[in-house]
Amino acid sequence: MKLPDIQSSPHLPLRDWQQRCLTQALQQLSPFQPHFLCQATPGAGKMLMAAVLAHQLLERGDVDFVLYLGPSKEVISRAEQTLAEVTGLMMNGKLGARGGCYTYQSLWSRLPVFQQLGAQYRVLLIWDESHHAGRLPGTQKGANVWGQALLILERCVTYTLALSGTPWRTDGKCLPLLRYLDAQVSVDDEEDDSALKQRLVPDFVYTLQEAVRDGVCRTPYIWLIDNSHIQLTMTHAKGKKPPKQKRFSSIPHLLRHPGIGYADLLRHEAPMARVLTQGVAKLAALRQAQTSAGGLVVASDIEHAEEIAEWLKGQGEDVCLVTSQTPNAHAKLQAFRESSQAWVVAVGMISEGVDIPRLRVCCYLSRIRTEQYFRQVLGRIIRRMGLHDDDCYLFVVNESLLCRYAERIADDFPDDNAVVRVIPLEVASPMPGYGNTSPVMPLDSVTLVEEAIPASVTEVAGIAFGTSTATTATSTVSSQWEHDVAYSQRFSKHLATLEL
DNA sequence: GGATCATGTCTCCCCATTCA
DNA sequence: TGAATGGGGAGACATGATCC
Repeated sequence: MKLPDIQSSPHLPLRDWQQRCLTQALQQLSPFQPHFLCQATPGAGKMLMAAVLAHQLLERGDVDFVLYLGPSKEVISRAEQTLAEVTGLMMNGKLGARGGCYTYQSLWSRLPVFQQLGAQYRVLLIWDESHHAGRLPGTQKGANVWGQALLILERCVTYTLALSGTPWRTDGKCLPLLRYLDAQVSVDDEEDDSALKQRLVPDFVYTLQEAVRDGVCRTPYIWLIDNSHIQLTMTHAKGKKPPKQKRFSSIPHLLRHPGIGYADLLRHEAPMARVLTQGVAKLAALRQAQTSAGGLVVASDIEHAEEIAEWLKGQGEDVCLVTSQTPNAHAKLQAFRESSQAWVVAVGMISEGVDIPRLRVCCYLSRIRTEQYFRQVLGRIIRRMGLHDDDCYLFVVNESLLCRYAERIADDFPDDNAVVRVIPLEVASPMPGYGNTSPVMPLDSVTLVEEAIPASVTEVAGIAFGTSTATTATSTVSSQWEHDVAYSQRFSKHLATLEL
């Protein structure tokens, strides 16, 4: 069978890291070393590097076909586009194509076809967001369904290229096909998960620190929204005992209360509004210089996303809501990508792999508190477009785990940026990141629940915790949001407390 | 010594997403 | 539209530390 000819590749201005990774992969991939892992920070441009590698391997005659696997339809659609543009070949899996792009979900059902393809031709397998496949540490056994399929597929493809910015799994499992080495565990590491005693050996690593230094990614500013005067009023649902009041000096302190969960807090109007207000203000400032700058809100679930979209619309914002239940969600997302619409609200459809470089502000209101997810979401806003968009902003409720993740991100950066600066209220000069004309953080205090008092009371171990939508008087949570904590790698490795 | 709080583990449930 | 899948969180339970 005569395969379609490889077209000459257009001139591609590869970034330095992409060129280095490409060179290394081309030198390294061989029958003796058929697997290559590129661990590059989200937003660095892994897919373009992979597409050029695929093109070079096709041109050299080392492979005949390219298979791409990704986590969602949105991601594989972009991958197919990139592969086709770079190779000049159809990559849609149809008649005459030299490759195809598929979701991990569809891998199992298509496995026999892929095995047959691999038996007849030399295939390059690109598996993106590799952390979706897992296996037990120290063995290729105990794999999840996608991991099992990959292990079967591995036997009939020529080369594999794994791409991930976060090549680890929250459940402690390892990634199939890749190399792990037993690692010496220090005393400090003992608290880490035991699976980390085996350390992944990537073939090429490109960190967020390097990406920011090289101007590939924007400098991330992470703002942790907190409150130093939280008052919780607990009332027995049957009213047998008088209400009890407790005060909390911070959100982490509040969240230690057994009746208050992080997810509850996210749904409370005041913290939600506080986070969104910060995001709206920041985006408005950015859009003065870059009219196409966009904002992303990651919600906890679809209902939450709808509430957020309504809230933003109520503030006069132009909002695009995209969830798995939205008709033509992918078309809407594509339209958002190409428009200059201000906000997109989503749950999981824009959490990883999705490339919308004009996004520069994100409000993280997801219930998920894993480092992997946190970093993936940050990756949605750090992709640079040009010379004048060198910063991006993530607004988060000051929850202990999320705070720790923010600190770890800052730890990726050089020490000379680690200067603690406490900025008092009286400071008149603009805060870093707010530009030369924007004011300091808004000083208005926000009341969590002022007069609206809960009708529907959630009883938790005899304690009633009100919700913001309630209307009768049984319990209240009141507070004044007068204490914000700012966090930025540029001026602090630690929390800079702003006493407002 | 009892009450309370913190922590870790396990199981079950819910949710988002995709596919047939 | 229901099933499959991955994933996270809440709750139950056990254990140990701390407080009064």
